[in-house]
Amino acid sequence: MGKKLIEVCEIQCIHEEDVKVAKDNMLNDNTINELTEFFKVFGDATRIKILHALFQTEMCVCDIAAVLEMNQSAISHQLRVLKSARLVKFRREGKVIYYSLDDNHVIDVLQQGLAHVKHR
Amino acid sequence: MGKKLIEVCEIQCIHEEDVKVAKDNMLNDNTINELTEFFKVFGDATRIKILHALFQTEMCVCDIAAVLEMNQSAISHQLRVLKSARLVKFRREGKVIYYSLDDNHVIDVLQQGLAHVKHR
DNA sequence: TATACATATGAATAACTGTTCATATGTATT
DNA sequence: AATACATATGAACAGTTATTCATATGTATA
Repeated sequence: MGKKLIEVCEIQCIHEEDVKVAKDNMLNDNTINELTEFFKVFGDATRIKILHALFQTEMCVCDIAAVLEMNQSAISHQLRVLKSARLVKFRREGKVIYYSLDDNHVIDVLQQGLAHVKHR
Repeated sequence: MGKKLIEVCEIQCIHEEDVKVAKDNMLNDNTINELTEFFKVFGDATRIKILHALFQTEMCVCDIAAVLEMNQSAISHQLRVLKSARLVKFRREGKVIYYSLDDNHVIDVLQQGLAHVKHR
């Protein structure tokens, strides 16, 4: 009989009512995932730089690469991420593809982030 | 003399003026880093859930673990991230530590993200 | 001061992500 | 058709990150 008790449930301290309310109000999985995917896109320096550059004018891939001083492939990969998050759109003109911001929220979100950063 | 030319610069297509302007207006590295760190915090489902839960009421670690149905350690680790990003604050009451939202921006940012997600 | 409980933390691991390299695709020009 | 250029893409690799497990710390209570 030297055995320890079987662990039934590690959680002991619970404010039942609060937990219940919070659980009931939980965002559904889809919303959570879309939300985190949305923010993830902003959580990378390269992508922020691209968005910020496009905030000023549309640009082709080469231009963006030149601005960020990174190679074309890296930019292209990141543009794909931004594209599938619908944050940028593009138009073709001959060989050149011009990218620009797709969504008005982008600017707001960036600006809000900047405000946050600067207030500290 | 069968050698290829030495690669001088891979970038060929440049709209010089646009690139110059964008380069001049680039955010400085510090701002970029703080900004991406800020957004990175929102780019994780667990942390979003925690923030959303705390949006309703302050809660202790155990409560949060119960709400998210995750173990205490995982929550604790994520609370550390949120704490160092100054998105949550805490107060001690005996053994129990209550966490709550620290920053008004948090709610705004979350709400904006939600608005974005729902408009698609 | 011994025990129980709430929380924190370090190490290990598995999964994910960004960049690079090589190469493919698509478009214009000769 | 052949060439050049702008962009895209797949594979590989390195670095990062979230979770788990085991354990430590801190606080109350018997």
